[in-house]
Amino acid sequence: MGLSKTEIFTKEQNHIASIAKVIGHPARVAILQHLFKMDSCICGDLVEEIGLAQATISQHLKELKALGLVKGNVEGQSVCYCIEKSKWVEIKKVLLNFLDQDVTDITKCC
Amino acid sequence: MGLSKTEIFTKEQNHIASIAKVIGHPARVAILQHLFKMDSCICGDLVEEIGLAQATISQHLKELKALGLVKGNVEGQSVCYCIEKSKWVEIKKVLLNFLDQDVTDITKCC
DNA sequence: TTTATTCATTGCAATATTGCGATAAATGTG
DNA sequence: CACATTTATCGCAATATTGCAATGAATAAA
Repeated sequence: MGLSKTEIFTKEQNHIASIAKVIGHPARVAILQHLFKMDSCICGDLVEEIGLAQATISQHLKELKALGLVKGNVEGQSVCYCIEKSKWVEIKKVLLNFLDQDVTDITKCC
Repeated sequence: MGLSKTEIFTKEQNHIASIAKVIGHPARVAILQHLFKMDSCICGDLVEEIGLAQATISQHLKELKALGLVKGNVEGQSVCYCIEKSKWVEIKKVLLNFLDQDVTDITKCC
């Protein structure tokens, strides 16, 4: 149906998935990498750097902002974006916790 | 257009995104968690455990297999699935490397 | 005030994803 | 062999995502 049945999963499963989903697009990965590299930058820089239309970059920034990962401050006629560090630490913790699972008893594996 | 312009991104960016995308669905998170918990299990268990139709679970397993994260061995009339440990370590490394970025100069942030 | 610049939003088209019923394929059982 | 069980695949419908041109809103500059 194209509709995730979020209600049948745990809050944790949905949380992990929603974080991964946002990172699951190369444009958003590129935006995050650029913001880290620059420590901060304006939207126009991202449009030039990444090579997608301004409307498209704005859309991706909106999703990053929705997750709280990125914040934007109006600076004159441009907008300065940067990583919301506390949120980054938080989502890092969630993903690390998920990734740190281990196959304990390999003999039971086929 | 609904089509990711993968060609304008680096191989690394596409790689990170493709991994995150697969994890970006609660059903696949649930499948991975269950496989870790059980060390191995058969598909029928997953259908019962997760509560989606068999065809749907099979579809999600296919994506996990496409990434190489999960392998399945035929065992009689059922199939035994488990985590491909080496691949898990590999994707963990890729994601950790991405997640370990840090905002260095917070004063430049707005 | 008029004009230019920058970013957000809207509306659209194209494609992708999710989910499932039906069915096929493979194996085990009687 | 016929039949049951288990999983994969196909085909479909519904929804989501991606991308962009056009337009709007806000500010700066002339």
